[in-house]
Amino acid sequence: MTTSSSRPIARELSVGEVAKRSGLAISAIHFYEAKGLITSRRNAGNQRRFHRDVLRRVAIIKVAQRTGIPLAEIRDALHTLPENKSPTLADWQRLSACWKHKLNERIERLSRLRDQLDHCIGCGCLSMDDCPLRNPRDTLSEQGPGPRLLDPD
Amino acid sequence: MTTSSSRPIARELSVGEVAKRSGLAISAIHFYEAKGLITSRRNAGNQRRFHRDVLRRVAIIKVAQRTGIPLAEIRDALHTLPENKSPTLADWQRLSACWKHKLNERIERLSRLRDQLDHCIGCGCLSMDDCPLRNPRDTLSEQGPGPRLLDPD
DNA sequence: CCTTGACCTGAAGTTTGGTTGAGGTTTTAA
DNA sequence: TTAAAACCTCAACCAAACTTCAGGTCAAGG
Repeated sequence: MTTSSSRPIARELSVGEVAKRSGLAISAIHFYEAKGLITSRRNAGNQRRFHRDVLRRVAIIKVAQRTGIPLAEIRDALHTLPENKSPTLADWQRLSACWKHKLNERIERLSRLRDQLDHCIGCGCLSMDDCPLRNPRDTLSEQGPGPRLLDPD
Repeated sequence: MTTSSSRPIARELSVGEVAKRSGLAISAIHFYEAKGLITSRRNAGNQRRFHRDVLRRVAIIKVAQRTGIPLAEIRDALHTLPENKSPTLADWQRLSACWKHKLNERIERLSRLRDQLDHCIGCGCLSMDDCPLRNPRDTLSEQGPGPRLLDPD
């Protein structure tokens, strides 16, 4: 044995340990807990003690974030997982399928934009009022409400 | 008086007119001017008067924003355009080609993520320490001087 | 025992891309 | 002429996702 002859298996983790193993900053871990994405119990001295599952949850959070899902939504998704136990394969498949769908939508939106850009690079479209880039009926979910646009010259 | 016939060609535009024609809020126009993305002159009463080109520039700004380019970068790009005259086709091609490149990179990053997600939906990867989604690099904690996940996005 | 180092809390600061509001001036149309 | 509509500035605020800081507690080692 290297270190731990008497170390209990599946020890709980301090916040510093979670930080080191997950790559998150301690402040981010606090933040996620405050936002309800992860939980901890407290020891006698009021220090956080995390179940090891927190590492898996953090991994899920990071994946979801990379797909562009906001934390509030990730939190809601995590709340559908069984409490205090590891997510099952089925849990993970459910979440990841949903996120994959959103990711696909995002990719498709960007791809459409790219195609338009492609088209318009050639034609110098921006000088024309009917350019599809200038009048994006289509792509408004990426950002902003912007419900105007038309206006005869 | 009845508007249509004697209107001077290429009149300058008030901020309200720019707002109506561009679909931006007046506050956003002020904001863009403060950030150096557009310019205006002032009339005798200190009101903004915009060259009509501002509409084309705003169109460019909106396209760039949709590709995910931050305003500061858009501002820098716009500063490479000829001042006080309309961007030429060549100008537009230069900018849009650059932005298209970035857009492509973004799409590719997201596509790679999707492929990983695809792969990992099947295998329940997140329970394994060597999952590519979970982190190509960190896994065994112990000392990651560069605790970054794959690619940032 | 005593000193670090790890941890605690709550508040405030950061960045991006704006919006909202107060208080005052200018333009316009009746 | 006069009232409304449009405009002005500056400051404060919003949301997301965190970080930093101040001031205090807890735990571990020499």
